[in-house]
Amino acid sequence: MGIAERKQRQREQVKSSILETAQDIACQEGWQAVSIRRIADVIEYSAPIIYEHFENKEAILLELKQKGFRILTEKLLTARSAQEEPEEQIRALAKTYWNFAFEHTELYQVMFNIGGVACNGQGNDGDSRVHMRNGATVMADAFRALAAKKGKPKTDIYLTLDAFWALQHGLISLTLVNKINGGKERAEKVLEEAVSSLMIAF
Amino acid sequence: MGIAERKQRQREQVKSSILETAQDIACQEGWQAVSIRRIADVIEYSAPIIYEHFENKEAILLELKQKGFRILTEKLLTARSAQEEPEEQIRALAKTYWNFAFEHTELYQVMFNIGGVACNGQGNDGDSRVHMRNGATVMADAFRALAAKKGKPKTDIYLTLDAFWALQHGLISLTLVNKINGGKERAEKVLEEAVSSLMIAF
DNA sequence: TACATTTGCTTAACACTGTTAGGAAAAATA
DNA sequence: TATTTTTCCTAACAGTGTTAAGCAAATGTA
Repeated sequence: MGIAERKQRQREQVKSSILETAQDIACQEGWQAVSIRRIADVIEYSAPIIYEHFENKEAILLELKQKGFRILTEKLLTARSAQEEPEEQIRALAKTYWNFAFEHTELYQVMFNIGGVACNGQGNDGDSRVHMRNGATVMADAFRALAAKKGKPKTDIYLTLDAFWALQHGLISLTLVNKINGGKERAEKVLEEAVSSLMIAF
Repeated sequence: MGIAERKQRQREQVKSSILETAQDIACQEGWQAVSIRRIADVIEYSAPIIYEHFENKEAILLELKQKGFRILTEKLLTARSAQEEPEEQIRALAKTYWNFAFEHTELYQVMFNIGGVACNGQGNDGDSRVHMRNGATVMADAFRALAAKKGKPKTDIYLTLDAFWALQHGLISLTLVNKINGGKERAEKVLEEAVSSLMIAF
């Protein structure tokens, strides 16, 4: 009875094509341009079909948000593995995070509710932090290694970690809304400089 | 002929009531809930009246965005004036910026396109940075004073300034989307700590 | 006072949006 | 072949931003 499997496969293929086109439209024209009917047009189905795969529009965004965090975590993980020294690991993590934000800007936007898209993701408080957990752990380990190398107590690692994350996120956000004098190129320099400062002060 | 003035006054009063209710709705229910018809309902006019005061919905957002930057700059200015030492000035600026973001979250959101609202403000590149100019100058002066006190060359002031701004903005953004373990209280501690690090590394 | 014009404002409409209900056609099962 | 199930679409509802047309009252002019 391979026909049931084929149907299931086709069904899942429709679902992933919905996600794919949503991301495509967002990438090319911004999240403002992503509508159920436009997605339906592209995948050559009628609009209600989408509701057989997603409860509502926000569910689509939520799934792409999770996808974004998954990809980011993977990239951070492999980036860190490629380096030996803690300082180099942290620098590599910063560069990887930065590159992700500009290579997949539409994902980064939905991950952090910037650029006109709002995805509160049903759950209120705790849920939102779960997404960051894995990525934060990768970064935390690098900072722990640096602390060990410096012979520091590891109690206040998370203060520095959050500052590190906030610095990156802030610089990326400001660059995306075009609020940095000198644009992306200079923002990148600001980041490198600030990361160095953060490490020597750590 | 005071009647023409009265009419002009009434007209301007309608305009400011539009801005006021737009901000009110955004404050209470988020920017998603702000619609032309809802504003019209509150001010007890029909919807098209709004287009006699604003070209389109985005023009309303733009005006509130500018209002936000105006208020922020004022607050930064008075906060800095209240302190003598550069270090205290910078710490006061950070606290003021932080308080503004949480006391007028709806304004902060429209200022930086976070939380579902998107306001590109007609102009493309340079326009967006103009808003920050005044606020950045207030901060820059404090850092210049610190540099003078430390006897440092003032060439790389803006690198630290942008990092300072990005750190604050990032921490606020992450806190608003609930991505900081420990919430607002801990985020505030992270900021204080990071600002201190930034100053000693400067 | 009588007519013309401007002003202030509203209703109606257009083209969208997310979402749901009802039913037609095609496929699978008996 | 007949019946049931699956698949999918059209139509509709309530909402969005925005524009056009027009009504009625206030104003200016003869």
